[in-house]
Amino acid sequence: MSGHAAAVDRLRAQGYRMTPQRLSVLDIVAGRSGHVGADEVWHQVKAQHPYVDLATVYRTLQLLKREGVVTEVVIGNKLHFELTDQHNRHHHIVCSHCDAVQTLSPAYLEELNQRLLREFGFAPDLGNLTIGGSCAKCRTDTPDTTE
Amino acid sequence: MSGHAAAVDRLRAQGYRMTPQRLSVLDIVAGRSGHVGADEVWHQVKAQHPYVDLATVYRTLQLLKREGVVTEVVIGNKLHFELTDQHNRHHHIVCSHCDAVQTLSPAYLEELNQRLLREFGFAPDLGNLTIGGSCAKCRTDTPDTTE
DNA sequence: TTGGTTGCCGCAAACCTTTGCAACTATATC
DNA sequence: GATATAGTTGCAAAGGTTTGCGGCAACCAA
Repeated sequence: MSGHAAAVDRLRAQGYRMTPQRLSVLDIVAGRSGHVGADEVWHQVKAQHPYVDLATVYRTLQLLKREGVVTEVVIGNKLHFELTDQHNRHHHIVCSHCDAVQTLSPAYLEELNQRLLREFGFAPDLGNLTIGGSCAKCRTDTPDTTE
Repeated sequence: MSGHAAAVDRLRAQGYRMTPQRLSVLDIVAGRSGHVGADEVWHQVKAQHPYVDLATVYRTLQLLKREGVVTEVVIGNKLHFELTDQHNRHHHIVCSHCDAVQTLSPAYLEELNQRLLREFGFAPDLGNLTIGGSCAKCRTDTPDTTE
């Protein structure tokens, strides 16, 4: 099995019940290289367990996010999720015009992270931060100001 | 009248119709020192124009945001808005536990802004960026890891 | 294995926000 | 001031996400 077996053990050790629903949601997100929309997770879960409710999928995804197993990416008006890979951490920048997603090395936000912690005692959840804006392509297509 | 009269002129010059609904929404956001929830804007608009629909309020707020007149702040699962003050620009950091909001000098994100633009051609919409995380108080109250 | 807790799930409804559409109105033109 | 027209609005519905609740089941203890 893939690298999320450890996560299952850790969750169980924390007292969470690893139900078939939760395992299925985790399997599906983990089986992806990139991010998946919540609705698509649901569809895939239902292929295995037809009775599973969408609310359960959302609850599970939020749980996995809270525990750091999964990372949330806001794309347009939808939530997407991907397995948190400790060996390949990254942030996301998303174009609000074409919804294109690029990843960003943690180095870009490391200093900010330290400063917020040091100066405000604020621990930013940068892993789940999605930075919106206009990508290079959309900026040249629509000659706006530097939005 | 306050400092948003210039904004009205600018919007009109851009071809937008300044309807009573729009003027009312803008007045209310501008009349606040801080941020207002969309629903509260609606309630206050209705005090002046009882027939105004919530959808119109949202549409107007998005328009004002798009034009830079207003800044969006994501607090919990709700959208808040405040008048964009060019002379007192700031970002927002919001505690996801207690919803406390702090402002952040643009200096903190200036370098990131430049790097994204230079290295990716990506123009981040940092004005409307809300950084979530755990504030000092909530972090000491709940002895979690550095979330 | 059996039984008891407690946490989880499905269901349904609520919540916040966005969108399609036909009627309306702010603005420009005459 | 009257008229045309294109942008806006109210309404209603949908979309995506969250939540309350009662029943159910995963896990622990015996």
